[in-house]
Amino acid sequence: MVGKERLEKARERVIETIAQNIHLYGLTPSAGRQFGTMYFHDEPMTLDDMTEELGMSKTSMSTSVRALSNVKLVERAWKRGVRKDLYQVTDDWYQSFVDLFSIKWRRSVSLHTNAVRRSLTELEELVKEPDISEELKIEAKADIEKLRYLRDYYDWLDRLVDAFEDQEIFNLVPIKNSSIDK
Amino acid sequence: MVGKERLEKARERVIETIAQNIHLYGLTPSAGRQFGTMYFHDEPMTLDDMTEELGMSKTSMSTSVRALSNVKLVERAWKRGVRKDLYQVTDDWYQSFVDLFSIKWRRSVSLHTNAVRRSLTELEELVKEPDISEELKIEAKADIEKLRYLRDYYDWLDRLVDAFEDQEIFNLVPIKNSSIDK
DNA sequence: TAGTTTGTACAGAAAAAACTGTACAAACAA
DNA sequence: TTGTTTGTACAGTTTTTTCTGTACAAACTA
Repeated sequence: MVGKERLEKARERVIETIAQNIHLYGLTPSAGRQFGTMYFHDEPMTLDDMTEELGMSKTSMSTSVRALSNVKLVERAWKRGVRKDLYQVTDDWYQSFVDLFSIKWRRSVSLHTNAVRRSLTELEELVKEPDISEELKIEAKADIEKLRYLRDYYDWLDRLVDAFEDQEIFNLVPIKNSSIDK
Repeated sequence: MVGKERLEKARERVIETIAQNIHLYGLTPSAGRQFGTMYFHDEPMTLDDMTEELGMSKTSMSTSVRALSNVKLVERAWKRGVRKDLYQVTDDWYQSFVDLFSIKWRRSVSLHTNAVRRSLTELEELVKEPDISEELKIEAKADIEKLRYLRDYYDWLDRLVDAFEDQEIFNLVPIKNSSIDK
């Protein structure tokens, strides 16, 4: 096998692994392949570059590059004299992980917290009323307990996201750089 | 609105929010609804209970309860005299989060690490060979740099999963219990 | 033993998601 | 101004996923 092919194969293996795992980021394998391709491409790429490289429609490239941008895996680049939009992979993967974590979970926490708060208020009202059956009251109280547990849980999750965003997580789990040894 | 309905509505709101967010766990909204329903159901449920409660086929209940078990959101229960399989929601949501995190990311890290290691070895072989073009050598060296970066990154991710599994994350972000105050 | 009950494999139907080609607006060039 | 180029909205097609009903094996009952 010639050298160029071996290089290509080494790249493809990693790109395909990214494609098969990017569902953890809520993205499709196609978007993952696009991301992987961009990672090994030294220069920022245009939508047309991607169309050519991946053999897919420009429309697809446009939509998935936006999906990648939304989770901050890809960013706009600029190069003088180039009129087309340019995109490149965000260079700090640790930060990308934190951003992803934050984007995904913060939203979820917010939605849950709202729902739980509203339901909790309603049930706390309910049990106060004098003319409800004893049976219902017991059930409502059990639910209130559960909702308080959820409230605490989502509060924890929120603080967890804080810890990621504030870079505190890197104190607990430091980044090591293996190339320092060389 | 009568009391029972108000209770029901308060539950439904939370269940639906869970359903809409459970994609973060790689599960479908249906599975999320099932999970939510089980959470507010005080007794462990059988597949037939779920079929009735959710108005879906027993086959669906069977497959999604397995999906929920796989990520440890649901576990088998036992009650004397009941022949049907019983399931209930795992009661420690913090642990569930940790388990999910671990299951999902550990697998991803392992796959990536393997791919990166193999490709790295191949490229390190490649650049050693004397009869390859200078151009190719430069490209391969650039890729090697990138792969080393990935190796470090996945090593960090692996240690991050360790920190979750070893409960160290709870030192950084402690669980608070709001009901203690009352 | 034979007769139920229970859970799931499997094939097909229904629903959802991904992808493409066309069309067009916005930005730029001349 | 008119003529290009570029990115994306949108409708329709293809592919994938989810859901259902049937069939059947394993476990239990009598």
